[in-house]
Amino acid sequence: MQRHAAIAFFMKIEEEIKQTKFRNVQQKTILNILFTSNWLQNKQKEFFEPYGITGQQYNILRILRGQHPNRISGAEIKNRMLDKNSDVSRLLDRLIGKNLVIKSQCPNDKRASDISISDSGLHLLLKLDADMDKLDAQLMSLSPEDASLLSALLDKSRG
Amino acid sequence: MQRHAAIAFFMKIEEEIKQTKFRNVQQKTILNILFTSNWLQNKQKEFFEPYGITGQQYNILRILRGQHPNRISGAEIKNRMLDKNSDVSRLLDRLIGKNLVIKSQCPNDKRASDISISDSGLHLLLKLDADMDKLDAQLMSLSPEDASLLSALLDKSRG
DNA sequence: AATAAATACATGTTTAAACATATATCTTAA
DNA sequence: TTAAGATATATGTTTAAACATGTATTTATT
Repeated sequence: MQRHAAIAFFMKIEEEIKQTKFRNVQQKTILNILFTSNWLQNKQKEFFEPYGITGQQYNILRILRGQHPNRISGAEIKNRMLDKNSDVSRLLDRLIGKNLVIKSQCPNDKRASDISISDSGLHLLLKLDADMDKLDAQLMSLSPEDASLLSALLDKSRG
Repeated sequence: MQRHAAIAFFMKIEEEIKQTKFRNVQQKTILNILFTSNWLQNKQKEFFEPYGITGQQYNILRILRGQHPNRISGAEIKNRMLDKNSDVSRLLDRLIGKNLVIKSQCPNDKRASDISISDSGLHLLLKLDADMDKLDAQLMSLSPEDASLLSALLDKSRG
């Protein structure tokens, strides 16, 4: 399977999973979302690998930077995550182990924790920032208009 | 968050992950695909749970039924899977353990295995068939036209 | 024919996901 | 005020994913 730099080229889902018949177009689209998500995650993994983090860990760092210098609880992080089943507790443990995140007890609510991104975490994101736009373009070969339409359809699909 | 049966209703990705700003619309769409994929997988898991299989296992059974009564190799199954990183070897072990799948050595190529779905596997799929259209409709609240458009945009997005 | 390279699959090991349960704290309501 | 319920997080356990490596077999090369 070869690609040419200048010619827009892509494989349809039928080719990607070698399946020509579907129960209905809804099923085909479901399979396409699942396939594309796997495809995106594999590309992300390659990208983040040299930085020693996973896509999920990047997601948490991004959430924390969005709040910086405020702190948020683990539960609030969970609310903002893509995968609502994430084991935030141990994900944070790993980020703390890498000194990218800081955890302290919340004084107002002793059950809760105050999480924030560390200087080292901010520094890592800064290094990444320069390449993120490139990554977005690489992962999503659509015009802004088409990307908007795609996003709107996804929202609607979960209705 | 309550829903009404008759009124089309959905939450936008901004609400789902409590994020209003994105680097660009491409990033927003990437996050939306990843979020929607998790959402779909959670719904599928609920659906398949009473039948004692996972979505990934269903996917393999479906592939095998598509070939029935022919047999295919593990490598060929991998080619047809949604997640190209799947550990097919041990996924098949689990399905064999449930007597849903049969494995024998391929006579032409002694490295390869001949995999087929068992009667018990066919019977399970038969039970599922009746509900699959309902599941598709539940997981994909789009008209055929919109679903087609969404699927085409996903294909193009990977270009 | 002999060797190198590729392929199909299995398996060992490390890591993380999934699921349940536990603990401390906070909130609500009788 | 006190018990009941809810919440935030941690942790134990089981299961599966990830990654590397091994082995037999087949294909390609010279």
